[in-house]
Parts: sequence; C-alpha cells; structure tokens
Amino acid sequence: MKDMNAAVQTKNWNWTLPIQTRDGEFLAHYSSKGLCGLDFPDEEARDKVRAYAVNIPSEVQRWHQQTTKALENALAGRLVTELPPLDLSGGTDFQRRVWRVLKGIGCGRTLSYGEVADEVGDRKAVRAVGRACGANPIPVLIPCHRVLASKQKIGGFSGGLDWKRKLLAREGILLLE
DNA sequence: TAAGTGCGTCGTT
DNA sequence: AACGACGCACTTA
Repeated sequence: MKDMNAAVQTKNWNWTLPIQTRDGEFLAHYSSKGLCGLDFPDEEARDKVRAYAVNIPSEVQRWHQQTTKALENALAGRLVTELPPLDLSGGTDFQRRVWRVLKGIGCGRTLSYGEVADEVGDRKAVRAVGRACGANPIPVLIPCHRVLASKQKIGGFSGGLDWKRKLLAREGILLLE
C-alpha cells in the first residue's frame, strides 16, 4: 500500500488502466491533466492494475477510449488520428522540446538523432537527444521508435530493441544493418 | 570496405 | 564528475 502511494506521488499517476492488444497488455497512466505514461506489456506490473483501477472519472474514461483506439492504430502501423490530452509536466524543458519534435514525425517516416537535435535547435546536442528519447513516458504514441542513428542504423530503445524493430517493420520502415 | 578507437558536446543525475 | 538510445574523423586489416 505504502509503495503504491509513493509511486503515485512521485510519478504523478492518479489512475492506471490496462489496454489489451494483440501484443499483450499495456498500462496507461493518467493524471488529472491527461495521459502521462504508457508501459509496454509486463507480467510483473499486471497485479497492480486492479488496485489502481477504481473510481475512474468519466473524463478519464473518455481519454482512455482515445488512448486505446490510438494504440490499436499505432500497433497496426496505421496513422494515429486522435490522442487524448498529454500531461508531459514530468519532463524538463529540453525533453518536452524533443518530444514535440517526435510527435511531428509521421507514420512511416524517420529522423536521425542528429536531425532531431537540429530541430531542437542545437546540432551538437545529439547525445542529449538520445537521453531525452529514452525518457519518453509515452512510447509508441510519442513515436520515439522513429528516431534512428545515422545511416539508418537501429540505435537504441529503452523498451527493448525487439519492440523498436517490430514497430518500425509494421510501418514499412527499412533498417540498414 | 568493414570494423574498431577516440573524442567532442550537451542535458541529466 | 560521470554517463549516455550519437556522430564524425581516423585508424587498421
């Protein structure tokens, strides 16, 4: 109990709801401002859901519908049309600027870490961009998997490279390696 | 040409 | 003060 409350406070999660997909059960986290986190399927985390998923405001339920739909589309490699409001207040200024760029990368398109750094305004901040990508709290919907290393190399992925490869493949993106 | 090494540079811890 | 989801120049074989 105490552990859960601590997690809620530090992470600013008010509600956590599951999303069943063909790839497993994702967990979506919401604050009063919107979607603030999305976790890849993880057996260990499943048990906690039941404890969180009580007294869900109708607004959050509506957001969750949108998240669910968006995730279905994203996992199918289709264009994501509508997203719920995102609460990215947990990020730093720099991270939010990076995440904004990521949201602008269309389905089936990619940018390199260097190109993202360009967009953010400092060509030399390449490694910092990599770190910011890794800190993305809403993977898949904020498509950090569309950021590759130079020369179409895979680069890294905090959720595991298998996920990155899978997501890219479904959008028809070719990797070099 | 492919694979490996070194180092600059920036935000975060 | 140290560490990356990088990138580039520069070795080697």
